[in-house]
Amino acid sequence: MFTIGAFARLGLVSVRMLRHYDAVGLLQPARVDAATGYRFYEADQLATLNRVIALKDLGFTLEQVGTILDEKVSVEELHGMLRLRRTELAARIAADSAALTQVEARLRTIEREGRMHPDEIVTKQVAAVRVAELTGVAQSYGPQHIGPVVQPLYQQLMCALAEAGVTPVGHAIAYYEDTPDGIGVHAAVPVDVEPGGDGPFAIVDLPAIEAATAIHRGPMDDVLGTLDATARWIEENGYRTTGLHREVYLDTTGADQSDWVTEIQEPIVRA
Amino acid sequence: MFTIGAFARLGLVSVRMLRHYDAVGLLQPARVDAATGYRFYEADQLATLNRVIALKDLGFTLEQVGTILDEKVSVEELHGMLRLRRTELAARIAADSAALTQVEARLRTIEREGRMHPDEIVTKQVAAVRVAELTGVAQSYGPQHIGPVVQPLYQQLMCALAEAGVTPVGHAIAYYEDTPDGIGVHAAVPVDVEPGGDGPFAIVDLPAIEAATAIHRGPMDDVLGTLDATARWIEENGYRTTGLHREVYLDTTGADQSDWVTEIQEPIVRA
DNA sequence: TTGCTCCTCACGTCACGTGAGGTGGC
DNA sequence: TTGCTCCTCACGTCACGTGAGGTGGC
Repeated sequence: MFTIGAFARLGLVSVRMLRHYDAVGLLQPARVDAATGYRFYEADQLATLNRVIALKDLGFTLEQVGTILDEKVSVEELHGMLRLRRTELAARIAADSAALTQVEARLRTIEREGRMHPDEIVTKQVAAVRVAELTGVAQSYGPQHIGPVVQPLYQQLMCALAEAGVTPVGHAIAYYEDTPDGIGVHAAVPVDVEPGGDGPFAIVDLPAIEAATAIHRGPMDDVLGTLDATARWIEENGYRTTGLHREVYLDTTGADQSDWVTEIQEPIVRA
Repeated sequence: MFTIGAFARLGLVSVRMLRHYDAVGLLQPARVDAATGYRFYEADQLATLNRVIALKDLGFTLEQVGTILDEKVSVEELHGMLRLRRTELAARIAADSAALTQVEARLRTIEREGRMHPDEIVTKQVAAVRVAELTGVAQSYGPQHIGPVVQPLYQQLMCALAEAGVTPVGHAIAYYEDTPDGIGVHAAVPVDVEPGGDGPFAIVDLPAIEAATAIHRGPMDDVLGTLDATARWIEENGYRTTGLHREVYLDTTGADQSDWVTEIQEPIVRA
């Protein structure tokens, strides 16, 4: 017979934990003194305590530990619980590993440059979206070539949508592709219509992507700086890009672009 | 200007989270309607929201995120916070990886044998302990050879300790080593004395070890089964042993050993 | 008598999720 | 009028840690 303190030392747990396991019915003392309420444990209850600890260390809740210990689960159910746990553990390890990579990238930045780097870049799961779009071609990727192409496209697109009685359901999205003739420029806007109508605009489903996103403030002519910073972040954090970026125009109310706010979405995968 | 719902959709967070960040002062709406209490956000607040999410994803608490965002920490302090986070993340990844290995070992057992294996084996950090001990030699590792050596050793040891006025401060520990002449048998018991006295017993410091531990119930002649199970567990869970096991005698009140309870400690490292 | 161990409440944790109950504009 | 979105409380979560306040045996 052990007192709760001696038993706790043996099992390398706290006295409070043993009291808690008693309270929730997981592990009750072999004997409780009626007069004083003192708990007494048998040596072989250490085996039960070890089972509790082992299952708890796998990440099961105390309630799950209880049902497993009481043999209230069949082998099939236990199998299912273990597979679920495997999935959850793998997901958490992946998330923690990504976080660790980022922490190390920030440490390197600080040690190298003596300052912290801007941390407004974040990964997102961008959902698939149906858009109406017009396309054009630009000579190069430089803002000075893109702007004169994309802006007229949007004016035509809005006009055509209005004529077709189609209402945008989200923010304008520009995206790009390499073509033999130059940069394919897509001026798109989310819509909620069935595809197949042959208007002047095309209905396209943009696929869901994982993206590194940054908020760009100011004129689109300055977007290269934001794209650079995003590209550096992608490299330092163990990703690589899988295509050209998208631009989501969040705020285009300012007349001269100086108050514009754009979200840059750079498609990525783990390198 | 975005309503809270629109802003939440943009940032891929819940409305509740935005209200919470408002409540704790992390990210307050650009404007709150005095009459209705409606919150309104500016597009460029998405950059702040992204910073919050990025820092939160690194595992910082919201309070830490707040102090970092408010630039209340120096670069040195941030450096320290990041190093601490790195350590914590690495530790959690290691723990989760060990748990994942164990989950997979259990899944294999179930799929192979159609039943779950006993899960009372658990790893422990066994602390260093000072013992008084007597040693002998046994012909082999079989219980039939060990028992007749260890039992008289303990009788002599207890007798010698009593004569020397030394009181045991814990459970008897037997441990073993390979020697050219056979198995070195150590009958030890924790004591709280200074080393160096030259009595009939030796004062030895047993080192701290990481151990896989199992509770053995019943006579020591049956210990091989428990040792086998422990050895299998060690192999299946990605460890290897680094020496011979210790036996901690938790309950030796029964006269005929059938009620004895012993903790087996098998020293391990990650394979 | 002083420590030590034991006891029973009961609050606090952390970042929200989830109703409950109600309001305002299309 | 019916949905939809917004609002403010306020409870619940999970496994204990941490006092507060008190008792019993050496």
